[in-house]
Amino acid sequence: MYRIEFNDFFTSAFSVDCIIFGYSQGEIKALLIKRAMEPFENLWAIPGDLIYPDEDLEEAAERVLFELTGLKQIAMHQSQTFGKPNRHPQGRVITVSYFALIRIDDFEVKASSWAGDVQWVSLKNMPELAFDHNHILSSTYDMLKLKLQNEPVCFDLLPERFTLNELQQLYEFAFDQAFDKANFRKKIKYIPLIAHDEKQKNVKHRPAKLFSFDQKTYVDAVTSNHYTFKM
Amino acid sequence: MYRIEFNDFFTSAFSVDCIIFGYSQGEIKALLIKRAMEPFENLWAIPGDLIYPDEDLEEAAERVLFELTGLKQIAMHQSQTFGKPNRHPQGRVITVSYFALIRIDDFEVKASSWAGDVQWVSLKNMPELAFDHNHILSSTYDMLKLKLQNEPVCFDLLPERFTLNELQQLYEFAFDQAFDKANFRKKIKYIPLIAHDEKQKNVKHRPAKLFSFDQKTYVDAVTSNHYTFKM
DNA sequence: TTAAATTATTGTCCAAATTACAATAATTAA
DNA sequence: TTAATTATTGTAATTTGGACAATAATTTAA
Repeated sequence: MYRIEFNDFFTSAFSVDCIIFGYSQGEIKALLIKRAMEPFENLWAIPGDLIYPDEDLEEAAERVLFELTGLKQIAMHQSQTFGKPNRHPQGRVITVSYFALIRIDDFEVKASSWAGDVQWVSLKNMPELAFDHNHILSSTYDMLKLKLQNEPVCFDLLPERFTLNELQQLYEFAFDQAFDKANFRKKIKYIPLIAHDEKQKNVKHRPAKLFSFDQKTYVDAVTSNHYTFKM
Repeated sequence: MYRIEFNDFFTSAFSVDCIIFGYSQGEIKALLIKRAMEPFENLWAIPGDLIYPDEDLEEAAERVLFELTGLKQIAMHQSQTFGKPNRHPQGRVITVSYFALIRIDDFEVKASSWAGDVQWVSLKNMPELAFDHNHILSSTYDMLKLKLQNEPVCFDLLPERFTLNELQQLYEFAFDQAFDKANFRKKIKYIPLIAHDEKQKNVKHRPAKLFSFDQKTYVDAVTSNHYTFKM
């Protein structure tokens, strides 16, 4: 059996792929870029980049997010790592995928050197993507759905003030099933929300009350060990 | 701003760390090795190895498991990836952690070149480990607990035939809380189990009936879209 | 052989959560 | 002012969950 030298291992690269999820018009969407060069020229892809030698993984994912959206201080969630030897046609590249949840209205997409065309694409209507990105995206979406059930990350997707129906519709989209309105409101009874006097505007019917997530009360409830978010 | 050449990225290594969980005497344990060389000589560590240039991640994790236990065809679960630039004193090493669930009685630990001393260590009583392995282990244990609640992986830890009390005690250990026997049995009512005529042996009291997990019925129930495992 | 001790297994009752569905309230638009 | 539309709240039946009790089966020691 031949012996592999230690240095032979240092022949691979690693990258992060950063799935940016947003929510608008009743649909969860991912921000994708159109590749301007080979391989997979003209196909849509998840934004990503190689990790610098001294850079932490999460830091690299934050950099990719920033370059594309200008947003900082957004929580990054690690999803999974993909490393089939032939997943990248130009060499061995292992990629760690992260996802970020943002409010679509909070920023403007920036063009960047490596991303000429950028677009929000609904998860209901996903085209063929470059590399193994369809696989990465769908695993990461599964992980998002898991978090939606166990942590209050839904409020990172919704506008700061939202109606209870908008909240419900987000879950209906994610889990592809309709819920009873009255029962949905009972279910969220213990989530700390602030009810505002403000109401929905520009709707052709009775406007709904606006709510926001009460982060402070939530943290208190969790740390004083009573409450766990569950959907 | 200086430009980083493409080849500069190929200066890092990847490894897998393979957390092998087992269950015996009412405790969930991890199989650890004692390091025989620097760095961290004489400290306990999670078994792991560098990934070969042409090797798939999961394949590498299976190899580590096999070298230590002789077991093959065990499901590997990816947990998380750890890549702080300074986590390894000898260079940049990003590590992907996997975990395997095995029946402690199904094998004999093998000594291997890199693992002189090998030992099962209870998760209730974990010493200081090498590198960032305490952190890796505790995140991975969290992931195991998540799976215990959503997938029937408990049966990979228990002997093929087990008593309902043994099943209960496994969950009591993992979630560090006692459950009512009668209520626990109601909760598992829909998990497909095969009741055998055989009974517990060598106990000083009324022996409990032995059960085994009915994999086939489980798969049928899931695919015919009725059933989801929940604990 | 028998009774005490121990644990397995099943049952009951009450409270809490879930589900299906209905009723009422508040707006807009005509 | 009224019809249309959606928001919001309520009710009753059903299911689930938790506390606790009762009974069954087996071993061990007297």
